[in-house]
Amino acid sequence: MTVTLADVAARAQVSPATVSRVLNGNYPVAAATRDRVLRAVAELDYVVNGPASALAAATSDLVGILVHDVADPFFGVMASAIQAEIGGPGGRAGGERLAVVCNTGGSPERELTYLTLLQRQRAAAVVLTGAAMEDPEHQAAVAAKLRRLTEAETRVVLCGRPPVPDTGSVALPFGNRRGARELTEHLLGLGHRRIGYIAGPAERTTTRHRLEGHRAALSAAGVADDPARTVHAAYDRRAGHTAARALLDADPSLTAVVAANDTVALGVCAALRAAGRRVPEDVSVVGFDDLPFSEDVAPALTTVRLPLAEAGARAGRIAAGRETAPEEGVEEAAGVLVVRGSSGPVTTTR
Amino acid sequence: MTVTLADVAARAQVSPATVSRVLNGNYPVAAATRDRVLRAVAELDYVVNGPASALAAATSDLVGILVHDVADPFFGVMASAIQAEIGGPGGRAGGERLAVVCNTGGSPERELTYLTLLQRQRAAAVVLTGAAMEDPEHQAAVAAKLRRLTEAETRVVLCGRPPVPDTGSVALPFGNRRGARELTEHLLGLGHRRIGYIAGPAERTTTRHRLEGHRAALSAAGVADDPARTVHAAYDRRAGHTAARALLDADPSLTAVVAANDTVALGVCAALRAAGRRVPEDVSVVGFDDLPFSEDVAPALTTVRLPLAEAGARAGRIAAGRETAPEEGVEEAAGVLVVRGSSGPVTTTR
DNA sequence: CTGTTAGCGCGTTCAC
DNA sequence: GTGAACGCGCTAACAG
Repeated sequence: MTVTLADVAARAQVSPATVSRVLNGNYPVAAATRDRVLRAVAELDYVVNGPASALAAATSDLVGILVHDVADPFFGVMASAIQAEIGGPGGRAGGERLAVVCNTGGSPERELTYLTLLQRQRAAAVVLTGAAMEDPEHQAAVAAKLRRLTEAETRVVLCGRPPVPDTGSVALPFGNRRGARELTEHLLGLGHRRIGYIAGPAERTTTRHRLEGHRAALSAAGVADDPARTVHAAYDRRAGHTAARALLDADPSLTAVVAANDTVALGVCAALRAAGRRVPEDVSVVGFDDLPFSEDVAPALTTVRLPLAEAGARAGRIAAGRETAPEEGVEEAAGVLVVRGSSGPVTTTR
Repeated sequence: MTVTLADVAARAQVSPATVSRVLNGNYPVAAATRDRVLRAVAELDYVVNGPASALAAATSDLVGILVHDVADPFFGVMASAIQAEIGGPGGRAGGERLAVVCNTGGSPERELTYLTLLQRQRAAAVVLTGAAMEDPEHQAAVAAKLRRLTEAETRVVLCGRPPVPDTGSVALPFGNRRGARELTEHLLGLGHRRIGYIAGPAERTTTRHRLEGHRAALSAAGVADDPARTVHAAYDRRAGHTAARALLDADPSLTAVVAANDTVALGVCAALRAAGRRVPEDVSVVGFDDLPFSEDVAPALTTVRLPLAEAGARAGRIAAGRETAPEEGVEEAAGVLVVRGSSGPVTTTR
């Protein structure tokens, strides 16, 4: 049988309550007693029973971090930063917290399932990252879940995700609209007028916001926005490949392509090269996010750097209760345009 | 107050026991009663109390996946595959399992901490991914933990990680030695003799195995292994950058560089370009792992493809108890050499 | 500072 | 097929 707190108490010749107190460090205990208890714990190799402890205390040390895709560095970088701030001492009993990443795969159902699972575990906090799905029904369901969670004292933080009003959650969204606008303005400034746009998956807030920024830039510059120049694609290299091909087949005169993110941009570059077009001489390509590899590829990607790690760290601290939430519960994190080799002036040779 | 099973029972006019039976579906219940209970559950928006349930049943639906670095696609791809097989129906009560990724940051202490945390939660299974640390003391501590876990009925699977004998764990290691050997043989076949080697972090099994494979290839070909041509670096782009510079400063006549993995290889390529060397004309560069971006970068990386997703999926199924473990508890997954543009024949121009 | 006494919410015998 | 009763292992008052 596994050893219980009572076993430790017996061995240390104290009451179970005292053992609990030593372990949780919440009440004063005589140094000598403490030593005796700790020795017994070590000797018996005792490990607290989490469920029992959580049941009695009506709260657990579990913190969930929801991401759309763990395999995507965009989420990996955020998750890592969040987790780094949450893990470590500081749990309920001054002990360790269990910060844990849940991969929804971009599925609304799995997102809700994970939320329920975390609610079931009486999680201490939940951090949701990345775009929200735009399906109204799903949004309502998520909002209801979040409300229920905050009502049960679970802290809810939205990192890189738009606020969900009236849920008691804190939001640290990214400035996607503005970043996207600057990106397209950069291309316009280089003389580009026929610009293809590869948007992310439909029905995602991030996709819409970036697209809105792009269009705002075009219309401000008086450039017509040909709908045929916008296609949607998943956030992966293969989708970027396919989309770039489709875009160029439809309009071979494009001089620039804006990709949903850096991963897609990389696929676009590869597709372009395969089609015999040089980047940036023939076609400029820009991405979004500024992932680690974006600086090293050739040509290095022009993109918008999002403060993934910084926002993650802040979200982590708020979730851990170590930092106070912003006023109004919302604080936008801006992206900054990073110009590198993948974008260049339009070449006048036609 | 949050609604409990008793509340549901009251509303459905049945005993708590019946509600429990309906929820867990383990005992026969009259269809009419079941409906009544389910309706009450829906009406009250009842969510099971995980800790209470885990306490009573002495086991939970939690499955932990340990990775060194969530921000690294190497782990992301594996974690995603593992999680996909574990999540979904099939938990203790036919319900959902909570598959969860834990980021150790490559720290031995955090690895042990997470193991303890999962043990404390009475996790149903634990999957450890990636290299093991070679510090004997830490290895012993991990082995002890794993033994304790399996004794407590927690399934333990090692994915892309060497076996730990006598712990009741199942291992699906990667063929790092053989893959590394083939990679270096490929370079030797192209005429390279002065080959730099950027190994991964010291004290990691993967680092050692790949290095051994490299050296085996060199010695089989009768090529002296100059120790000055091997340096260690972390698994990130910046480290690759720095290491490449150091290597070339020490010996500018190198015609090829083997990198610890693709991420590092990318950093090496960037450093080479920055130093005015062309890849592969002046210097060939090869990586390891075949991450998603490796195919799209220019030049595309010659590397060893590891079956990250396949091994992860198998590990996930074993952890979920849906597939039987291999005989002997060990099953190696081989890597395959993928030759692309970043490696080429030695140019005789000196 | 420490022991005693009650539950926390649920799963599970055992009867009916 | 269903209910009653007990206990999982721990924390939280309450005494002392």
